[in-house]
Amino acid sequence: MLELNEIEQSRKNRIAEIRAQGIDPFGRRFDGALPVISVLERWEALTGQTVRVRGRVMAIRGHGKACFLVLADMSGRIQLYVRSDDLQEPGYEWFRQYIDSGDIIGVEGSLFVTRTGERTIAVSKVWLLSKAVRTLPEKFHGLTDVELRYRRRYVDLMVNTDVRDTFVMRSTIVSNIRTYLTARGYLEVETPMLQPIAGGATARPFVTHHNALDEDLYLRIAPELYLKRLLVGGFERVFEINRSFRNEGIDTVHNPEFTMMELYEAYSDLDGMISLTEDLILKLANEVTRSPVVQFGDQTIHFAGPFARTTFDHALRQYAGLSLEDLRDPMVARRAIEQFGIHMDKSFEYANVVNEVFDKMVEPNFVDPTFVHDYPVEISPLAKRMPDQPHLVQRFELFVGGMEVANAFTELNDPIDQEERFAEQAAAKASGDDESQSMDLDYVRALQYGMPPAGGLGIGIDRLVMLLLGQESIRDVILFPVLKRREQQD
RNA sequence: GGGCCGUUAGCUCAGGUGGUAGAGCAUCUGCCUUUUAAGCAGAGGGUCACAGGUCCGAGUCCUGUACGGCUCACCA
Repeated sequence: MLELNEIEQSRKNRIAEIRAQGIDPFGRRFDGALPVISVLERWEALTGQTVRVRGRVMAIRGHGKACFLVLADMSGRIQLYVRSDDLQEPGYEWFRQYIDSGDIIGVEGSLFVTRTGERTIAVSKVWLLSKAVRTLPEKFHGLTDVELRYRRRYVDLMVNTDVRDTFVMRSTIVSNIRTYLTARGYLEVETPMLQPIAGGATARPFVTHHNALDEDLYLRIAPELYLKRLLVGGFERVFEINRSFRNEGIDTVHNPEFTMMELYEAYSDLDGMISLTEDLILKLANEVTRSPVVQFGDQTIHFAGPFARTTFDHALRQYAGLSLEDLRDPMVARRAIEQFGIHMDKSFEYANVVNEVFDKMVEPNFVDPTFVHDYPVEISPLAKRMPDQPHLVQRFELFVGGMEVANAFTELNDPIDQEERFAEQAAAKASGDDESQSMDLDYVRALQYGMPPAGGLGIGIDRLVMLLLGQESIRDVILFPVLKRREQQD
């Protein structure tokens, strides 16, 4: 049972009074209302007519036998003027007695402009649509406590319009990505979230148990291997925008569940993925958010084409002073790890060393969008080798604001090579590297049936939204970020 | 997991060196029929995150715990 304070208890009592009068304090449907924004936009045309709006009472300013309210709906806010002379139903006394800020009401009235020039609805009828027991946060400072904002996002959204704008914009971005891909012939599909083998990425999965099957299942860490099975099946362009789950740390760029867009295009390759990625992101920055220059903390990001390009080896030489070849020497590798202050608790495998050095020394340098391509095969078990340099693969990652936001490759469609790569991963896993990928024999079997040459791309939607909107924490672009449960649920 | 910081009324915040809790908004009462962070007068509202400890006395000092933020580590 939630505890109520004095104010909340008295409101609860008034709800009982309202009910005793035969009025439902939690209302019913309300028809004929216009969104606030369209009342404001069609002001001249609507002046002289009776209009209806509905929404939440955000403020009441009493003025003797009249009062001003601020009414908010999803589209905006408008001022209401309730005058005892003009209010037909209910009576003004009832209205003042039983309507509080925070309540959801419907009103009918006519438009006028106050002396101070504010467009206002003079209200003649009011319907109580839902009574609030709890009070709104302070009207000036709003809700600023970060923990409360995340735990009670519904309150955050009510009072912090910039927060709401962020999530509206996120929705717009996602919907534009969907439209963009659909228009280009990509089929949106849904693949398993519950997987017997969590593949397609290197990460620790969440484990769950299916009772009827009496089998453990994993929440997916990536949809990749299933989407590529669809290429085998004959779907030539597919994409999925959905959640993946990784059982790892939480910080400003990691939430345990996050949204990925992955797409696969048969008969394309890495170059196709580069132009697609660049075109898509530039369109979003220029046409959707309309902010190609974004302030991201103390970094200024310029979304302008063409994005910078460099190779993995070149970037490594530039920022770490070492080449991929240099790091093959265990002595050099150890010295580098020490010199760069990298804490290795994984094995000194080449793949791990390369990853660590790149993450620590190279990645943070890429503020403006930068494609890094030509990755070492050891850290890319699902990408196709470069024909002339078999120790490298046709893969890029896109870095923006020091974060990885996209990862793409020419897909490995050679089942023999794929099986060997899985075997190497499985060996690393057996020797203690619990983040290596698992052998997925059915995926190998799928490749044995023949998968067309293809390009594949994954974009971290949360991070992309962060960058496009200048939000520094992933929690500020996820409506309900994962938080630790509190003992008392208030 | 480590370090630093935070947690006081529904919300936003004050509370030097320890002396028993304050403001604004919100709420309630009265006044006020074009205000807008409306205004004026008054009132109520607190397990100072939780548990120990030191002390005659703890919101304040100490220890631990919980939750959160930043950061490092882990990790894409």
